[in-house]
Amino acid sequence: MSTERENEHPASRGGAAFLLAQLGAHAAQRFADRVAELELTPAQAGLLRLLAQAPGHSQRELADMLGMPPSRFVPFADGLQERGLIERRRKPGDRRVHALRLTDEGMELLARLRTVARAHEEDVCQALSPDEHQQLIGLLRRIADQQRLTPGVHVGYRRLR
Amino acid sequence: MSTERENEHPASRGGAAFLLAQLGAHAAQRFADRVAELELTPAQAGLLRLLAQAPGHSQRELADMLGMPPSRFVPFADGLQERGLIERRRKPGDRRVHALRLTDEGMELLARLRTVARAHEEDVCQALSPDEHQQLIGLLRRIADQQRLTPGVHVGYRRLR
DNA sequence: TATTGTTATACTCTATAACTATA
DNA sequence: TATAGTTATAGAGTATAACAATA
Repeated sequence: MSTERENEHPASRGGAAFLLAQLGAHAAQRFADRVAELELTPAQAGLLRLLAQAPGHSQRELADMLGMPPSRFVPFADGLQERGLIERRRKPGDRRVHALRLTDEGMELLARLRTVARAHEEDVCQALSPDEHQQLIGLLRRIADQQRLTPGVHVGYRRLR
Repeated sequence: MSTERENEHPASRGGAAFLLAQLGAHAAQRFADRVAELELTPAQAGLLRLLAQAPGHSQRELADMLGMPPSRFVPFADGLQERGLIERRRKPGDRRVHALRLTDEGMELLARLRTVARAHEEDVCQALSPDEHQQLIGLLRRIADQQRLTPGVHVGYRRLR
């Protein structure tokens, strides 16, 4: 074991915060590569997930959740609508709002997306045993809760490609 | 304990890969906020770190390490040079290359940067006990090694602000 | 001829703000 | 008057490729 080497520059690999940023960028890039095979960007995948979890929201609400301005949300949703994955419905009570929901085709793609996500998870965590994998998830969730991060949504969805 | 709630939507919080991406983006943003007080971007901080660790490299080599094209590296280094933090020296053997190194002022700023990084680490990991903190670092390093990530450098440095 | 550093330029991404329709 | 959705536009960020100096 090269313990001397490891202690040579204590900060050279960074602490947990640096490793999180480094691994986070790496995991996000690998995920982007994978969902590109479904002709989706990570942001589009995030919206599909969000619509499955919370259908019927207005575009403005969804834009807020994803951390993008409403003006950017419009062409973003356009792309998915043109592909028949989501649909806009006028809300009967207030005809200003367009409530968004998944189409059947969108739900089918979401199922394939979940398969991709499982493969991605296995790929990223292949260095760990099943026990360690669960241990890591536990630690990360504790941090995410304490840092008040919204479950299931992250800022990386702001970039569209 | 709301175990029912937790199992309601198994994928709603994401696995380790999602949490890594989410927390990574969060940690990177918090770090950006902190180093902004030193009037540095994360990419500039990364270059200072890199020059301390490996001085004397050519701009092209450094650009490769940071994952940016040489044409972008030029104005990037210009900013730090104008502030007197780094210096360009013609390499005697090959007058085409500009070897970069930290100035004394640059080394002083790097020291302050390390203080900021320590505070950042404590902030991000305050949910964990010291033992758990070390446990997390161990797990993350195992993943980083297996995924062949270069210690101390990450792709997020590509964006300059 | 090849390579380093640099500059020029075209292209993409992004946010702000103006506009419309409904309320 | 205020709000949802949309469109227009200007600004920043980015990469590709052309250029000058040195090898």
